[in-house]
Amino acid sequence: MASATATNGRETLASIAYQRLLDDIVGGRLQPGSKLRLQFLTERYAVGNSPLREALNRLSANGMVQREENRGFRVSPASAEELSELIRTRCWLEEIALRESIRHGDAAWEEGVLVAYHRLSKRNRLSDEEYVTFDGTWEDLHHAYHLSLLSACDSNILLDFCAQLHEQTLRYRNLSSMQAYRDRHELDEHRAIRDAVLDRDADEAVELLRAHYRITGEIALARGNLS
Amino acid sequence: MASATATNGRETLASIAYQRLLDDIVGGRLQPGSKLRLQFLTERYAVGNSPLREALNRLSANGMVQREENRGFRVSPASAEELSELIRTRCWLEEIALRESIRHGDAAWEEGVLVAYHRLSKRNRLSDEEYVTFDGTWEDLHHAYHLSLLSACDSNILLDFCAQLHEQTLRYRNLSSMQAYRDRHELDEHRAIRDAVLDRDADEAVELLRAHYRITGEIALARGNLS
DNA sequence: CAAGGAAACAATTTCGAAAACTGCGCCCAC
DNA sequence: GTGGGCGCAGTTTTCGAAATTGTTTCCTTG
Repeated sequence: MASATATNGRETLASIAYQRLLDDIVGGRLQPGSKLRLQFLTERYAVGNSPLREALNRLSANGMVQREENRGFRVSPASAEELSELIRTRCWLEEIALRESIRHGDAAWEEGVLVAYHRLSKRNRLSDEEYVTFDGTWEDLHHAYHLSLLSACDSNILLDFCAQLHEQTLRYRNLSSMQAYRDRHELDEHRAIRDAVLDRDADEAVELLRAHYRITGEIALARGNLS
Repeated sequence: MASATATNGRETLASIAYQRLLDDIVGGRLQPGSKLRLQFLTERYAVGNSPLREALNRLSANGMVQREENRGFRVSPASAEELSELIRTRCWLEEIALRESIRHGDAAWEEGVLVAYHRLSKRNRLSDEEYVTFDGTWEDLHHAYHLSLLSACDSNILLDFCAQLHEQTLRYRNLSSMQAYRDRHELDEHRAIRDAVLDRDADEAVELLRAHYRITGEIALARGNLS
């Protein structure tokens, strides 16, 4: 869980390796199912084997890599079945979190949603450079927006789970062609969700959110090169 | 996630250390919030510092221990607030899993529930030795029974989350006095749940399950020595 | 020619020690 | 008397090498 890791000022090599590995896996630069040899990784990230081993162990605990005793690590495989399972589970969990948020959220929460949407909308997603360079900024804002919706659910545990599912889903999105998302106007969907949330219309908000994820899943399924 | 770890025939020292650490934390033999010095742990478990470090990193990823950069590890603190959050979240997730199981479960699933209940009921919980020795067998059967209820939910991801929450809850239970559970006749509750499940009465089953967890939580809260 | 087994090879896992970092007490200047 | 650096002890983190495990290859044997 993310909350179990207090990020101090100084960073250890293990944490750097963890971050870079996670980025490379989520970003699709390390293929699903591919073997992660320590020698290869030490060259790639320029860190010794102990920090790498720590990073891999952390990743194995949250499902990003698989660990086989005495046979090393590999990137978790990606399959159409797992993707649909992922999306299904995500819809269940986020429905709960969203309903709880709408029920318990105060004024500060509302304002948080508003601000997060605003920041997201300012960044026009459809500019080509951002698709190509993929600096993660849009992704960060997107994640922050979705998190803001759920943030008043009053369960950090549930939020951690949702964050894990978000990362997994993001990996599938990045595995499929970026171009596949060009025709989609996510901002409209995000605005609709925002409005329903601020109206405290839980049923409507949940329905929109689920549709939002369903579409994402279908695009990834259709365009993704999965096993 | 448990599914990310394929247990081969041979076990590594790191896995052994992981298991023993987990047991000691869940079993309450390592106090919440206490510092986990490597020197202490190497003596306790008779393994080198590398395997221990791997075990601690895995545990930090699923919330059993906290990691602070350059300042080592400590057992995750336990608080009344976290316990109620845990139970709340667990009720949400298991409600979903149970409803889905009841909806999709086939005959094999029904039989699995029946068998798991049978095995649990055979082991009479109230014998004193088992409270004291605490060999985990009853706990294993108990866990297997609860898992069998949810096993047809068709989402291993959700099952993994539920398993994590189960372990966390178990820790709180073990932190409070064992005697506190003596007066409780859990078997009756388990049978009632089983019957509702086999009748495919989702509403009733969910209500019983939630009550089951609520009672567990209240006992732990009342008798536990939490911060 | 196929099957079994031993030896060489490749990769992972573990160890012991060195390096880096934190926390704390101490001293000195102000 | 107070505050800010300096160095020491204890701990964590990292490295490089050794030990272990798994895999392949090649030779022997039936």
